[in-house]
Amino acid sequence: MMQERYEPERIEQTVQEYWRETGAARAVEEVSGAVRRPKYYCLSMLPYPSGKLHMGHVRNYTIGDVLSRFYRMRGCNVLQPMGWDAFGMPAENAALANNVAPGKWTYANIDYMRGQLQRLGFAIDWERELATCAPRYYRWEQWFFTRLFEKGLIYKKLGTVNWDPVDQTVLANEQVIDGRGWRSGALVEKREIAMYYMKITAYAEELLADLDHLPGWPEQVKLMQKNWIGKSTGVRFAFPYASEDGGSEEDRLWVFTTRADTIMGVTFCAVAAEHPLAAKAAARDPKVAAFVDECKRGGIAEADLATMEKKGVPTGIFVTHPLTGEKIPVWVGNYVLMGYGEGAVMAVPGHDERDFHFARQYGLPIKQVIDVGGQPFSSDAWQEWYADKERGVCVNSGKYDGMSYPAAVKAIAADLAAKGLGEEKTQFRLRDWGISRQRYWGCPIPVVHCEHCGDVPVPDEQLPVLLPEEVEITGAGSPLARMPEFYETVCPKCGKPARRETDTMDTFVESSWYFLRYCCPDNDRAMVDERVAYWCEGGIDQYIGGIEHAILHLLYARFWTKLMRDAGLFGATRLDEPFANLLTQGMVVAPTFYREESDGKKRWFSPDEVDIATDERARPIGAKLKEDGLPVMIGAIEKMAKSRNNGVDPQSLIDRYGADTARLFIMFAAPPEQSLEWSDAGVEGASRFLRRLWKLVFEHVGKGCVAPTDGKSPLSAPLKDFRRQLHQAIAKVGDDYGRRKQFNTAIAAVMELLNACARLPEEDAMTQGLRQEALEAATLLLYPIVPHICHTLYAELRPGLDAGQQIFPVADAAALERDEVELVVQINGKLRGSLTVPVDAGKAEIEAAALGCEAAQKYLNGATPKKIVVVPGRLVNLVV
RNA sequence: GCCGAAGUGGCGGAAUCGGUAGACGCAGCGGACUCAAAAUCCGCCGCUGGCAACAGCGUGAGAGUUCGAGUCUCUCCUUCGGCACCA
Repeated sequence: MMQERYEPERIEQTVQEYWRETGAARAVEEVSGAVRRPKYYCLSMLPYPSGKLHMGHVRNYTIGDVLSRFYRMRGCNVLQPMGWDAFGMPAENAALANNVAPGKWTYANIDYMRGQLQRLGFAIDWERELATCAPRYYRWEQWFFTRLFEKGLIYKKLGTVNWDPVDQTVLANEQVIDGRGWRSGALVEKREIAMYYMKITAYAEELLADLDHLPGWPEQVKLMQKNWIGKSTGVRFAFPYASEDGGSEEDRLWVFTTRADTIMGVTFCAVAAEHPLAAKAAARDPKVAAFVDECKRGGIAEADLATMEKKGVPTGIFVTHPLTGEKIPVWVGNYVLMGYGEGAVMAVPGHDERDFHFARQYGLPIKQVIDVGGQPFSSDAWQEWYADKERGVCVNSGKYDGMSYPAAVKAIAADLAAKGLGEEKTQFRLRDWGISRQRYWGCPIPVVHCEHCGDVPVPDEQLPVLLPEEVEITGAGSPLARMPEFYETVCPKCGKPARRETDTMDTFVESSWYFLRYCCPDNDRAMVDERVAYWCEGGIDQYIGGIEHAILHLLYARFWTKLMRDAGLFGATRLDEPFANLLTQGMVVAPTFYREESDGKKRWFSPDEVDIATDERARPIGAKLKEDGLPVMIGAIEKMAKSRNNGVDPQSLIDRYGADTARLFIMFAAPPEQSLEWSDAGVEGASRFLRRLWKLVFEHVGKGCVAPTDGKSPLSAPLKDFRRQLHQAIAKVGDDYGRRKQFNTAIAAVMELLNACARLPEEDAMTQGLRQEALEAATLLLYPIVPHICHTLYAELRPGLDAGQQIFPVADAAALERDEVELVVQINGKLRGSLTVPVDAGKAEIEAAALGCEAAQKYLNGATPKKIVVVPGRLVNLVV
């Protein structure tokens, strides 16, 4: 006997137990046998175990679960794994704040969050779970590091970091607030230290080219990656200058430019503060030294550097223009980046906006060498056309006068090459990936520094280099560097005492290959095995994660996959790209509320501490704090974050309404790529819909068992209409899940269907059968989104059957057929009426019907239309 | 600053290939049921004018292409994401 009330807690527990007992989510490779289903590897970005799930996680993993369950019903062998991106800074921060070991804190968070994921009913194969902080995982990362190190794909060089002079520690960009260390408040400085780099630039060309082979990726993401890699062709050339000791012109200042056609307009050069020429000038000019010092102040974040006021000082050094022989002054500029190109640039104030403003600020000459149609050039104000390389033609450029951009670049590059002072070159914006971190809670870099043998990679048999889990975190410097028991070792080569590397790896390294390890998490003899070939053949079928990862994580993961391919780790399988299809989900946002405190700081209130007042039409007009009844300011709608106190804990939602309501709300509120605004009322609506669905099935089942309609017996006109609507919904939902990945419209289609189902007038046997067909279909259509309730309801409709084992409904083509169609009638593009014509009516027939219809009579006043536009199945437009 | 998106009723959103703007849901209003409330059910619900029939306007702003533009093109505004040590 079916329960009348929908009790989510009870049924969700029962259904989850059933799934556990039957191993419903286990994924097993189907390598042999007569029936081999297509595999479907559905991957969600693994969470950082920060404490508890947030709404963004719930959204991410619900999307993954919907697709997993849908493709399962479409006959696929589905793998949906889960793991933990367990290394990272927050664990060290928690250690500082609460005096708990980062490892202990992390494992406790994992246990809690795993329980939350299970409560949400995700069909995850937990036997494949992995945590990146486990030696079983990171040993293979260390192993691969040593291989890349030996190949020269990992190398050591100086890199710039944020340095907190008080805490004597390196800071992440996030820990630098308004140029000061977050804990000490000290002004942050740049500091150069030795770091390990991965040669991602060696793969720049392939990373760029392969974007064209990713049709399943959003164009937007591919474009961002393309721009990030930033391939440009230009000319690398040198300005010769007299070396300190001789006076013979043997030293050269190398620069790169994409605008070699403007080379005759160079009036100065600028070098980065870290450039050797700057150091040379600083040694003898205190003004330059002071400026170089000033450039050291502040952090390394590019956004800050790019918005900084452009400043510079002359070095007193002059170089020689390679073509004109003119003396060109060299400046130090705070806007020149040492890490990009040559760390030096030629400056053409006449035709580069940044150089223009710099030249005006410091009274440097501005020279016109490009002309567009004889427009007046003035050094007083910048105009867009000065930098126009499409229409620009060389002037005041001697032999290059009259040449267009490509011709001038070719000619100038040839002249420079003839003098041995330059050549055409492809340049990438992409820089090599610095992976050293001066932090404790990360994967140790497997290198030993020996006085005699240099940097020696740790041999295989000594791996993993275990990260000690009992440490003291002080917030100053790296804990490992204070632990002799960790760093004191012997050289693997010569056996003499040596020092172990105490830096750990960037956590992006762990997340660059975890998706391959899910295929074989239990293999302790190899990084990956042949099971990767099974699950990753043709790429991972679907990857789902936040849009904020569109560049870095996805680029690193693509790079790492290519590295593993080139190391021969995939055997005969060719895996060039890890992710065949990518879905980038939007963020979960909520309104913010605050008050300005007396010290000018904002105090943020959580949405549930606030009452919102509305006018008579429900428009919000103000907000008051519940506690004191006094007004609070309504802030922007922002990403849920602790700093804004606007987060809504998914756990309270699950506790109150159950997993299905949480899943339904989050999938219904917005399409996956868009940001999703939190709404308590929307949750209430989702819950109401599930109660309605339950009631509909309860009332239907209560009338006794019936067989569903077969589509063969004739139906009355209204029933035929309803059956058409049913099969239209079936077609739409399948298309929405599979092709469009628009779950909100799929849900809306089922809602419409159930509204119509509840309104079916008659209660005869024919209606009963049709309702049986509709309810069976509806529960299967909704099963991927709200599996617990649909599992339960389907078992009532078809006793003994498991909804999750059913084939996803397929629309009956015969039910979709119709014999009449309604067309819209427009006069001059304005909607004026409608008419009904046979579905197979020809153009002439439609035109005649349109001219004769009521709307035409009324608006044409007997006039003859100039033109009639007929769009079959849509509309007729009469133009007068 | 650079790169990438987004902007549609009171709100979340729909309109899939240039063809009926506002599906579906929320909120609101009116009614039924109830001693009452909750829940549930029925109806209304873009803006302006009008008793109404109806008319005009309407997809961030401005221009353009088209028989026809939320959708395409250009310019601008606002908001959001990323910027290499947050993950």
